Amino acid sequence: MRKNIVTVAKELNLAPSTVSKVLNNNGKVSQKTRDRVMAYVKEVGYFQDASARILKSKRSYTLGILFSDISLVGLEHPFFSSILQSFKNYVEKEAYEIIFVVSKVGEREMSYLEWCLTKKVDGVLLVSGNLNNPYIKELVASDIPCVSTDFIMPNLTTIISDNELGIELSIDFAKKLNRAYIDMIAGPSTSIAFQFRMDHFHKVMNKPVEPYFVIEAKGFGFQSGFDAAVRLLEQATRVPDYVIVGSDDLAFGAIRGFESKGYKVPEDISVIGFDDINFARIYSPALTTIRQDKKAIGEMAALKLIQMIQDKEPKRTELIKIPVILIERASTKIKM
Amino acid sequence: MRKNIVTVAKELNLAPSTVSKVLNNNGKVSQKTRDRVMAYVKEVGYFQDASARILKSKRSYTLGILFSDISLVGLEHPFFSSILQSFKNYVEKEAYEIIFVVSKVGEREMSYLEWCLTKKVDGVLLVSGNLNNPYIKELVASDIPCVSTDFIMPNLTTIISDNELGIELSIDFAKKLNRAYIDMIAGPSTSIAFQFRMDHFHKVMNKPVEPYFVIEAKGFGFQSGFDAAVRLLEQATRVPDYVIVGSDDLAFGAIRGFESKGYKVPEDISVIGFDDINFARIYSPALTTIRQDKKAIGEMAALKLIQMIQDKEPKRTELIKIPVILIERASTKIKM
DNA sequence: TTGTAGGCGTTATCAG
DNA sequence: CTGATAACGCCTACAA
Repeated sequence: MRKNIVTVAKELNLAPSTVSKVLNNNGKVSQKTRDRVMAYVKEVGYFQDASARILKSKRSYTLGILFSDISLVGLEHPFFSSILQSFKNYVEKEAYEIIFVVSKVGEREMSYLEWCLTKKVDGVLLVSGNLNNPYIKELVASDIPCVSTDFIMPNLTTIISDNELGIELSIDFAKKLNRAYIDMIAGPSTSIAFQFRMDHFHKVMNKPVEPYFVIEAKGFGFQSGFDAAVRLLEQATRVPDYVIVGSDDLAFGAIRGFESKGYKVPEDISVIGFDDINFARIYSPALTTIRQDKKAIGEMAALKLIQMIQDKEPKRTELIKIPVILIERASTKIKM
Repeated sequence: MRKNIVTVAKELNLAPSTVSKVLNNNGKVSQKTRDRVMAYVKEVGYFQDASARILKSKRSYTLGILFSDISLVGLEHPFFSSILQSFKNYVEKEAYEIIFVVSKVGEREMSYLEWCLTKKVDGVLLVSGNLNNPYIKELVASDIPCVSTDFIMPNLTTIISDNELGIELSIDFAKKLNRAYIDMIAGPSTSIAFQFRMDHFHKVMNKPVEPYFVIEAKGFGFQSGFDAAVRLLEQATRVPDYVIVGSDDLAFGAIRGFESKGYKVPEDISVIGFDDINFARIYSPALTTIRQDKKAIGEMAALKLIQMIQDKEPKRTELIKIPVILIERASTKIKM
């Protein structure tokens, strides 16, 4: 039979409440009894029961992780899984644990908010999600602190890469290379990050210099990138010499798409991606790209969320941008 | 104030125990009251409190996920994250949730077993781990049901790919291609899967036909594969025409390593990998490889673990092998 | 079939 | 600074 706090207290000739205080490091206890308790606890290997503590204290020291929509593949997504990993590392140092939010317990459907309430999660990280999902809205509107790394909503704190900066770096780099015909292959605008990138491209390019073309890929993968590249070549009135692609995955396909039409990358067309996933440096040609700082995003999300939990301040709309940098590789390396 | 089961019962003129029974679907309750309760519960939006339930029932319907050693990168590992994803999908259908096992709550270190006990997890999935970690041993030796997808231990159920089959498929394929000089670049034998692959290669090749060479890579990544390929060329007394590589990641490097010494892949040297990660089909040349069925591994692990929890049978040593298949691509495509 | 009562292990409150 | 006591919300015998 496992010891509980009552028996431990009894064996120490103390009250349970005193033991509880030293265990949780709050309340006034003399250093002497504190030491005595700590020593004894370690000696007999006593440890608290989480459920009782949660029940009584009305909080769980647990943070919910929510992938909506892509919840069936969320962990396999290299971008989100990296963010999650760094979030996890950070919060564990602060004695929080993480658990996945689900909306279905066996047969019974329940809203995200309901689930969070039954579990008494202290806060939730919205890793990715559908803006239109009413359960997401309900959760964000609730009192539970939330932080997102993917989308923007009223009363929500969002941490994302500085997509505008990334686009600017890409365009500046083209100029440095003396490339004049800059086009873009954008990711599907169902993702807010892709949307931002495309919007900013339009904004920066719109000063009347050269005409330019933007093609929106129909999906996220290699094939979508390939197809978009072919379409770009068909639709543009001149061949581009520098193409900014909304993601590395798309860029891989786009490069092969250009090659399939007889153009050489980087000689004829330089290609720059966005993300810097692992394979970017292994691809042929190695991909020049905008590196997103996934670690920083995860850590910032963790920091913000914990802050919100501890400060108990009301929710507000907030957008925090994490800087990106350009990584130069072979896909833009042209001899001048 | 949230309603609890007592108030709900009161409002229905029933006893709390009756309500509890219908909520948990056990005990004898008339269909009429059952319907009445369900309707009312839905109407007023009542839902159970998880902590109270766990406290009382001594189980949590929660499964622990344990990454030891690589816990700082576990989620980013494409192989393990895929397994975890499919495990998660499966167990959620069975009304289980998953939580990550940690060994440190803020400052306080604790053993995995202690942690699992405080959380009352019903079982744990050992996604990857260090055999020599005493806390792992302690956990496996405990009463908590455990399943591993990475290593073997007494009294542990393990689900892994049929590595032997994979090696045999690879070797048979070489013969089909009329390749005579088969060598291997093995992964570091710190991983049991790599160990199995190498051992089986030795076993199959050892029939006195041709001499062969095996090089053990020093790490897991591209560069290790590259270096191993160069070393292989230096040490082998003849140039191989078919090289089996212990993982796709290593194979990517090995291909470039061979090329760096002037050999063409696949013409001079055919290369086959192991895993079939996403990038394998995008690489140049696209990589022939042995596909591991990560989905099946995750699902089998889930099924086994839930079975162990429900059947309460004593633990035993068990090894379940999941079949693999050969995926043919360009890296072995030679005209005959 | 339904109700009663006790207890799961902890923490919060308030008194000493 | 320490101790007694009452919840927290639920489940499980067992009694009615």
